[in-house]
Amino acid sequence: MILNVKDKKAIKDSISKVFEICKENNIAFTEIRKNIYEIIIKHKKPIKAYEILDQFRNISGKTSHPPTVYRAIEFLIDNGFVHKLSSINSFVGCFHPKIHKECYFLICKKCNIYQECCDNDLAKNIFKTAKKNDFIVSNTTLEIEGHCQDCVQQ
Amino acid sequence: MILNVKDKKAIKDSISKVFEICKENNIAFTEIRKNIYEIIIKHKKPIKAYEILDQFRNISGKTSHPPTVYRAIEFLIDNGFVHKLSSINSFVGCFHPKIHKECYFLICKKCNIYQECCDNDLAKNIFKTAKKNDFIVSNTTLEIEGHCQDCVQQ
DNA sequence: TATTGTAATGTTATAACGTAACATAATGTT
DNA sequence: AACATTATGTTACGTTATAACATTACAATA
Repeated sequence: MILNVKDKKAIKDSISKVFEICKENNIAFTEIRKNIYEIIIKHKKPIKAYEILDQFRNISGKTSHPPTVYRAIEFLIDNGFVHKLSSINSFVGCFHPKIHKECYFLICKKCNIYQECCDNDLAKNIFKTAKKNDFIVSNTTLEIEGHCQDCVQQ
Repeated sequence: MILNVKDKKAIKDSISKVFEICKENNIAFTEIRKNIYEIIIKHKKPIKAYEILDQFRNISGKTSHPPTVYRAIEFLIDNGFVHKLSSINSFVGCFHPKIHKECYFLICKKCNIYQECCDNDLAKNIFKTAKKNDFIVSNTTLEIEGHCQDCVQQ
């Protein structure tokens, strides 16, 4: 199992990794995309599209509009650099871009901090069941909400 | 593993089961809630809130508003009669109300038909990993998008 | 049976999330 | 240079969901 907490090193590593991947594969990692990727990956918590927009406006000094952000997000998700957490309409940076697709998330309802996990058994399990139903998987959403270590409540 | 196809019998059984549960537990299964539950459970595919609203207006003859639908949905989800599929902003009836909480969904991107599955191994796996991270699970979202048997594409 | 508390519903308005469609600019290719 | 392609700007609107407050229904009990 791979599990990641969002420390400075992990963030720096993710950013370098993404640069590298884009260079190697001739992927256009434009200023906008780079800015938006960094906003997402540096945020300790899942971030919402309109929060990204606010931050991006501050950084760029421009009066940008929602499509700018949603386009960048689409690009980042398609390339495996960012994930969407559908259950909370938010976005998170990926800690191991291009390594895998099936990961899942522990999301704390109180402090909103999340963890990204990969578990081969779980992935296998999902594919096994899909196969049993003659179902071809294109993408999975696995989000676990609850309370983290620091926020456990009665 | 439990897997359900949405045939008439399964639908009828779910409705009776819900009636029974509400009676036994003194849960107020009002006209509105009953109507909205039936709209959801009878629909072959995941249904959206505003589609429910349209159908409800037709049935009731009233000019109802979104909160009516969202309140009923909230009630139905809280009681385990309905699930939300966050990845597609839609709702589905539960085929085994009160039996479990952890189920997952295979959703066909082409025909939109879905299957609700329960898998103990998978549930265990999820809880195991959560525990490993000192995480207390309150609810899980597991949605698998792809193509069903009848819609497999190149 | 009046009163009072609670749960459910009605209603208005708006917040939050996301995209279609078309114009313009930047970049790469021949 | 001419052209195609990709990326971005801009306007407008579609979709999803909720806050806030008013009203009604109903059950409990004085």
